Amino acid sequence: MRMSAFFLPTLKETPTEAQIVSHRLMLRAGMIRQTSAGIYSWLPLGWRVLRRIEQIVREEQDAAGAQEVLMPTIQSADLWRESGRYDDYGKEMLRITDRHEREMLYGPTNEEMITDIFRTFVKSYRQLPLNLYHIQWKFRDEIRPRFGVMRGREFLMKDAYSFDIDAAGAKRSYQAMFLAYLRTFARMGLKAIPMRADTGPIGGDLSHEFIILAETGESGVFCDKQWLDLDVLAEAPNHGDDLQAFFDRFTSIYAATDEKHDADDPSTPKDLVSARGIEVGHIFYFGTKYSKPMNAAVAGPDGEPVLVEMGSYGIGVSRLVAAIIEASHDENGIIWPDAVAPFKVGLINLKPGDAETDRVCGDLYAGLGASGVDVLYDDRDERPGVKFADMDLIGLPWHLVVGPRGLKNGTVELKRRATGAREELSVEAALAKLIA
RNA sequence: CGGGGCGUGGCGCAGUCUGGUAGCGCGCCAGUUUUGGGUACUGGAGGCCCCCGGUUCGAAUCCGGGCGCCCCGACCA
Repeated sequence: MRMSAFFLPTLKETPTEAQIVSHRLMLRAGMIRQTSAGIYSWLPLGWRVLRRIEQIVREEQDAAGAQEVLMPTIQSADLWRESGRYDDYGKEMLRITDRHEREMLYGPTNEEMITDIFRTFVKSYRQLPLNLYHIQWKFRDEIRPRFGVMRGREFLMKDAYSFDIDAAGAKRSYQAMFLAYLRTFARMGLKAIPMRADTGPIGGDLSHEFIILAETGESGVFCDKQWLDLDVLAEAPNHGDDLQAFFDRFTSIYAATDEKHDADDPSTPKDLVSARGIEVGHIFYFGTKYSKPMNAAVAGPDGEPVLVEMGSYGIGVSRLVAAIIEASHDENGIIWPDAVAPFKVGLINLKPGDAETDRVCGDLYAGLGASGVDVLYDDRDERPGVKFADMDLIGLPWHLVVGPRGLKNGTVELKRRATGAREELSVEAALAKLIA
């Protein structure tokens, strides 16, 4: 993409409404545009990142055996009456009336709808286990939306729902999602720590919040120091393996949000890290909470109907965009982890109009593109300072700087955004390094 | 929802107390200049001053009523 043609409305100054760094940077980098409180349009740069994140989530859900569906945003109130949640959910649910005076709602979550789909089509235990997920916009009419897309009212969420014939199966489904979550966040360059969470009326140990440590996090958290150096991907087993040992290991290292933290509990380690955290995922097992009122049962081996055991598993996809920025930025702007970067390389032409510089940039742009490398080519007729500042702001992992001064010696400069490390390379070497 | 604050060109703000033809910086357009970290100069475009009503010869400014947004607290991916 040529920057001269790319719709990238960056801002030099920070809009007053933005308080936290991710919100400020998303506005300044031209990623989003607020349309009303807690509701945002995604501009090209932001949309690219959102899609990258979404795709990682999708791949890890698929790898864990979940199957993607897509349910609507608008739901009928009837389903929610059946589960009893229509009245329980309260004002957070946006209620709508259609032209026939039918009561509808903009879905804040999809347990009822997925359970309805399930009970319609699944009739035998032999069709289990089943895990269905979708990535869809949700609406929760938060009392006070804030922090940009971190706590929006409309947000993109991945929600998965597992169905099993018994509690043991449900536990295996839960463990598979637990693993998928650790892998998902690790792939995005995040350290997400699973923390014991409130299980509600079900009890047991089967609910975890996945928390990213960040100063601007909304919850206070406590965890064992060893979490800080843990390499989850290195220890992660494969799906299909027995996950019990892995699950036991990662749930035994202490981590709790302040609601669940108990400093007086003898099992609480002394060597604790106290920090702030952002919740990016939440998984829980809830048994027959929905299958019972909605009568989602299958025939068991003996032919008798059995209520299915369910769990649900959420990831805040749009929130992750902000969470990643909170975890990865500096005073100059965003630092995208490679896996979610909107472009891999920012190619800076320091002197458009200079024949040699234009030629080399053109070659690099074409060469990278031909190898499938996403490049944002700054071919604008702007001062070098403007280009450097914009490139740092939008945080692409690699900056390839081409100007007459370097070309005199046959070199271009390659800068790593995260470290600031620069090296002078020949054009061919730079190309080879970025394609590798 | 309780408490606080703010709505003035795209962004950041001044002007409001004390009514009198709407201003600054950035950005944008044109030109000159400059050319490796937001260059300088000149000229220009762009505003129902959130909305409705009232007071007044005259309202961004005063009065009444709405709406929107932000911040602090209780809830959440």
